[in-house]
Amino acid sequence: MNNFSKILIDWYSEHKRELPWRESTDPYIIWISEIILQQTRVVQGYDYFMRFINRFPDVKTLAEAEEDEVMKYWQGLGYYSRARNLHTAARSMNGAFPKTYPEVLALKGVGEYTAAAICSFAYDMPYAVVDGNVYRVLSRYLGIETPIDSTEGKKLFSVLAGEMMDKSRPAVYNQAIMDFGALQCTPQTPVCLFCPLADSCIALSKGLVMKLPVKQHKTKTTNRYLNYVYAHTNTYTFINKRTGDDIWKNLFELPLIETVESVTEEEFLALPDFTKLFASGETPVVHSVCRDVKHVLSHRVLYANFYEVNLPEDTLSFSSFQKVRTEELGQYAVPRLIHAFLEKYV
DNA sequence: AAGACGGGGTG
DNA sequence: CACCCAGTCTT
Repeated sequence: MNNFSKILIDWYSEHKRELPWRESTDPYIIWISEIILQQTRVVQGYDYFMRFINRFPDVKTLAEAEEDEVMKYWQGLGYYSRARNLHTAARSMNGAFPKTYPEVLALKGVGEYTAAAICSFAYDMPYAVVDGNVYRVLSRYLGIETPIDSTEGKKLFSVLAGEMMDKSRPAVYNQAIMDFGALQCTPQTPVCLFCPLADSCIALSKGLVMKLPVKQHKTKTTNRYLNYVYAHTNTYTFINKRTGDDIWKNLFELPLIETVESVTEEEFLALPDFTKLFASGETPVVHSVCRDVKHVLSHRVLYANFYEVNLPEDTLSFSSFQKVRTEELGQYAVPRLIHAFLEKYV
């Protein structure tokens, strides 16, 4: 075993985090935890994992569930394609989790990182994980300035990760390097003063720690303007399921009119897309509930306005939307933005 | 090769 | 505000 992996594993034995999915070698448990943890911090995903496993303890249970319920268990976590893919993958398994790397990799929503994680943690196969932590630890330790989001960089780090791995203990090694990245070799203020790898870290000796890893990516954000209509009777509320390739696919929301620019209340009330929601003869009685609610996504900034429309019990308006009992709204998976509105005003 | 996809934490 | 998080899929 090389010195790098020995130091890492020694460090891990003293500093490892106790996490429920580490108590198991059930590939299903590992799989769920890994999907939840994609682009998601442990503290953020922890409760979701516990709830999810409690409701869907095995492949069969998940495969037999309705997608809408799976989405509900994912509500608020973000990157909802993970939940859809999870469900699709469960149904593709025929009751048994696949046992080879190529089969695991072929699962919907499972890429190279997750396949390596599952196969090493569950089966102790020698596949090196390459996640954000590994990019950071290796780029610093080896002093590599190749951008990690370039094709060349991805290939290079994949090779290096395999070379640095202790192939006699892939499961422990993979956990060790990721915990090391998460707790010691952190993005902002790494603990270089007390680092067990300080003697041989290239970035530290060259003063490159804060410059690594290099990313060439620059994401530009754009604005979107959402006008929601909380249309309801005394007992029912109108909702809509988002379909199509856009944010929040397969989640529910209130009737929405999106505009290219921000619109005032007067402008909104005159919008044909709004007025046409009302059956002829029914006069819109609308009041603005809240405006310019800012909701930030990673590459979008959403500005939302909410309008309330009170309708008679036998209304013919909003006929293109789903009419659900207001007290049953809670069983529908909704985006954070909608959930916050519902909590506050409904 | 570049974007899209959520939401939250950190400095 | 900028960057990052146990990444993957689509164009």
